[in-house]
Amino acid sequence: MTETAAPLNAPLNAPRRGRKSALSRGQILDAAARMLRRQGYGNTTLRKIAEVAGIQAGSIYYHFASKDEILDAVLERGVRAVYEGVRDALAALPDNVGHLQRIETAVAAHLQALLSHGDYTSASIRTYGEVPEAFQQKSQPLREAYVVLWQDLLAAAQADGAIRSDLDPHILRPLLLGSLNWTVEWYDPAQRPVADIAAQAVDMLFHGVLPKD
Amino acid sequence: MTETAAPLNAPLNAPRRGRKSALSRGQILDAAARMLRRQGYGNTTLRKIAEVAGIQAGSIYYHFASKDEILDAVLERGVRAVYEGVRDALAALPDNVGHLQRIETAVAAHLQALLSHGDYTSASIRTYGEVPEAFQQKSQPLREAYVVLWQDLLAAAQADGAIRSDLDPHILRPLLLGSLNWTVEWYDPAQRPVADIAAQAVDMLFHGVLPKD
DNA sequence: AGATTAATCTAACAAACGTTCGATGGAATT
DNA sequence: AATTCCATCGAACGTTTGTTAGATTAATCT
Repeated sequence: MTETAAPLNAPLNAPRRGRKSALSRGQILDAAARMLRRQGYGNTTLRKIAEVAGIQAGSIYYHFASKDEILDAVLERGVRAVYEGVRDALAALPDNVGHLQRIETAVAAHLQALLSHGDYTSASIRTYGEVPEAFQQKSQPLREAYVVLWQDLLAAAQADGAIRSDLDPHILRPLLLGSLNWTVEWYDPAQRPVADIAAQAVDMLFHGVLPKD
Repeated sequence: MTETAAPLNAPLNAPRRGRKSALSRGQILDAAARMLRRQGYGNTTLRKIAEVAGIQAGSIYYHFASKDEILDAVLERGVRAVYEGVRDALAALPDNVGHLQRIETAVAAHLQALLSHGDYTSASIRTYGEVPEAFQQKSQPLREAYVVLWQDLLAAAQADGAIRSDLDPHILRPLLLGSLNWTVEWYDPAQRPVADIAAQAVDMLFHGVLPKD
């Protein structure tokens, strides 16, 4: 197969697209994220996405090559928002801050990203387990990096004696993150601010539910 | 419309069905639960269910009136298994047992039902949030009863001073149950027994992660 | 054994699915 | 003012979907 050679003087990586393209592309992604979050992977149809986005189903193919490309973009964007949110929150801390405050910051940032970052994060959390394997693999490097981030965070705290070292970190981490992730199933922003959930989660994580004796 | 009157001497509520019917019905439900757990609601098709169950798609309609009836049965059975598992475990305890041991028992029973009770519980946990509202309402009484069970458990413990009363139970409960529910996303029975997860979850819940001073 | 009922198969249906493509109007460029 | 390109529409395509119904086999009963 011979590929058609690009003109030598053509501008490289030129996004020769108008202003409206990015706008519609964003609306399509927003609609897909919303559908994906509420109805799951299999029930999110192109025609419903188009309807929510306010365009015709066929028009989507001007912006995306396939349905899978849309859902893939939504999923990756969701994972990235959580990962980068927590990473940046940690990076913004002063160098001399303790392990416990780093963990507290990470918990708060995770919840903040999850619950106040639109439908992308929720869609990603809720549907990752049910999409075809090819999808999962595409965003797996990001997910893996996020897992490592938490593993390092907890391992460093254990090594310094800031938290108990008799707890298996391979159980502790998913139990903690599971508790946070599940908030997408029940949290109602009209009831409480996200910070309240974060504060109590950290309190429980650190001190447990037994009364102080 | 005139309904065909049943013979007067016919046995009432007679399940005039052979032995094989219940067997196939069970296989269909098993297949549906497995599909539902792995691919979610929208991607679970009747033909795939039939294939897994080892029959033809059309034959399903001898046992069920519609696809929705199957999925509904799977979902309800999953919720019921968790609810009754925990309820019975608590009922089996001696009367004089303390609040903390009751909570410990409930956590262990919840995880046990979730992780070793086939695909029904996992399917129910994972897909409840993405099925149409009409579905959710059918199993809502059971879910509500389960929520009340935990609320009573925690409220009683707080009232007796067995656990801290400065924690909001409306945050504590979903955070705890979320931590447990999320295990369906990561738990691998080949790695550890369920009891290990339960033990560490209770340990964390009671004492927190800070070192004992 | 013959008759009756239980259970499954096969083949088809209409609707909805992801996707393609030529026509079409508006915006930007010349 | 004419032209070029961006963005969308509208209608169609081949599949797959849930569902139906008559034919067919397996099991049970008299």
